[in-house]
Amino acid sequence: MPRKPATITEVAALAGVSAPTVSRVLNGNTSVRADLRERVLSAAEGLDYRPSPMARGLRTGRSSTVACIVPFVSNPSAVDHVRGIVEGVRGVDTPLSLYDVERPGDLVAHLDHLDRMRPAGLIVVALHVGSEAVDGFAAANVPLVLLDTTHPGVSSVVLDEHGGADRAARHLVELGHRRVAFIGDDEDNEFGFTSSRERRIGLERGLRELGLQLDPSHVRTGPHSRAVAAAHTTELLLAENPPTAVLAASDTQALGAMDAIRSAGLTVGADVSVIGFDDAAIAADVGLTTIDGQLVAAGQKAARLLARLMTDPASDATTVVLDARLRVRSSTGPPPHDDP
Amino acid sequence: MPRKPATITEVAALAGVSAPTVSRVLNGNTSVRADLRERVLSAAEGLDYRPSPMARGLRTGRSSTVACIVPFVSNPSAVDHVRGIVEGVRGVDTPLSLYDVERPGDLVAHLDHLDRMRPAGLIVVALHVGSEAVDGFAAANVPLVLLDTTHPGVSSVVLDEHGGADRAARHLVELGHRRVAFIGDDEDNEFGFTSSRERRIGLERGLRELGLQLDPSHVRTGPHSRAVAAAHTTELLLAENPPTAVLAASDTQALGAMDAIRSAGLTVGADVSVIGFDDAAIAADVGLTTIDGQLVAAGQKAARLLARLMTDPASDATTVVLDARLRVRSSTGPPPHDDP
DNA sequence: TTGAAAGCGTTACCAC
DNA sequence: GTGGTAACGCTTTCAA
Repeated sequence: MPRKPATITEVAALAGVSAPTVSRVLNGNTSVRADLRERVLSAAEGLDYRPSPMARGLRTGRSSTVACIVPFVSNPSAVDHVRGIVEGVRGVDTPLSLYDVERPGDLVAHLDHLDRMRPAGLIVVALHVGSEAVDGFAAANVPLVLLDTTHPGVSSVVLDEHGGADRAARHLVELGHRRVAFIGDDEDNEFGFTSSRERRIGLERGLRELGLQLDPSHVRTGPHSRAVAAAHTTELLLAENPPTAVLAASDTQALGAMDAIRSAGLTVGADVSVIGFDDAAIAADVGLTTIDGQLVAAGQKAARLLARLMTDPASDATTVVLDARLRVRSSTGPPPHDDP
Repeated sequence: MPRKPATITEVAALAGVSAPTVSRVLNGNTSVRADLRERVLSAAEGLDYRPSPMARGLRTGRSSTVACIVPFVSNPSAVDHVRGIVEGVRGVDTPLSLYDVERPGDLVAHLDHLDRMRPAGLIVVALHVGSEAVDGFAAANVPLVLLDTTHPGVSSVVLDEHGGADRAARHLVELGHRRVAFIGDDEDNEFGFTSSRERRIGLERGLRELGLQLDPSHVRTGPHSRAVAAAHTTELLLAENPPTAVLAASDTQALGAMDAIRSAGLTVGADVSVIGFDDAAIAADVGLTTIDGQLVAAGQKAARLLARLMTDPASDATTVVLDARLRVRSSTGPPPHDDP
């Protein structure tokens, strides 16, 4: 026989006190006489009272959940980010709620919603957050942390993308590769994702420092998907001067590249080397050489930054840059016909 | 210069009408004179007005997001469930918010919170939801759909666990296996997860129908993790009468079993066969024979059931049982020493 | 068709 | 230390 949830007034009545007193007891701000406190507590207990988040939120102007906006939450990299965030946020007792973004419109919808909800804290992953939104959250004193994206004056955790891509370039060149291709995402996308571009630039710079250059015809970008990456790889393999190695902007795309190489009857790591990016869970299982995106650590770090901001709103914006290390596995090896 | 968000009163003032009129225009219930409607719309536009979800929620007693409670959201099976839910919920314009559960306390916290929030709809994945909670949501007219868990009178989407495990048994026995082990989760856990138990029972029944039986010493349960599953497998392999095949309660655990087999210097699929459960994304990539848990389809189906319940609250509770098909890959083969 | 008034459940601000 | 009272922003009566 489910009864209507009790209100603070009912608790007050049962305890023989006023509503504000109940509020004080439950929120523990000011001191209340011991016997009253006791009466309130048992009344609340007896009525199974739980405050209405909406009424409280309306009154205080803030809601008590931490929100996290994350694009394509089912993608391997997002999964690891979320894993880290979930772990890192465990310290604060506030519940976490996740908002997925699959279409550009989703972002603005969530931003609007959260702007009005004034969450206890907000983490935005990978998406470009405009100045109006940032200013709005700042004005509302909503602690904000960006993960894999940045904004002036806002705390963020990012990866050293250039360094990572540079290490990939160095690894391949040391193995003897001279023709390295890049497969990534469309560089101007509606979400404002920038990592693929940064990784390409990092590769380009890395190769240049080693006296090589990234042949423009060896750069393929498109929608982020394994199948698309496979198609691009197939094209590259059939072209005039096929690459002997591929750097993909993500492990997902690297898997596509591996699919294509095998379909072409070639051997990954022997005929064509592949390097991924992220070191998602699957990479180790399929022997994919990759750049460790420190996804879980980044998520944790972001959550901890947020926790600090929540505890001490005065603490100023911090940007953490995480190192991107190379994880060598079997998908890379010397190129064929390596005549010195 | 971020300004405080506009209230309905301010919009009303600017439009030269009363607040209720603004409300009527924006919610489109009743009819409003065309010129007033126009004035209201442009005032709202000009002030960048967006209603406060809290005030609205407090007044109407419902919030306008769909909620989903999912345990261990970073686990492969949860990821695929979420993928399906996200896809299936796209039809309703309501935003989705995800609540992760990592500790038993998280569930009750979220349930409490959502009970007071009265979301537009709620999906609970895999967790046991008590009668009080179910009754509470029913009393509050919150549409509820359960995924991979059930409750009398509540719509749910479940997998034919027994059928799936039976197919696994049949496949192994047909290959010639006689000693099949099972590696699963603790069967009484604080979350109320039941799938591992059902899968074990299904295996047991399947073997019995084929004239075999599941040796109790070949059943190992423990915390859900790859490493634990690996340790169990190692033990099984070193025991008196080692199994020639292992059914794992999940792909994650199957991967652990494969790790252990390789560590023992044996070959997966030749010396020892392994079948997983779920057909998570990774299974195909590592050649794991598994039972397709239809994770994405189940998520979609659950979301669509919820959408129906939201549109037509009168529609009655439905239980959808999904088929669990065998996906044969390279991790299963005939047992060694198969002397007929 | 429109507005005035009330109230959702809570907390902040005063008095006492 | 405690209790009125008001107010958060909105929608829902109810009259006009």
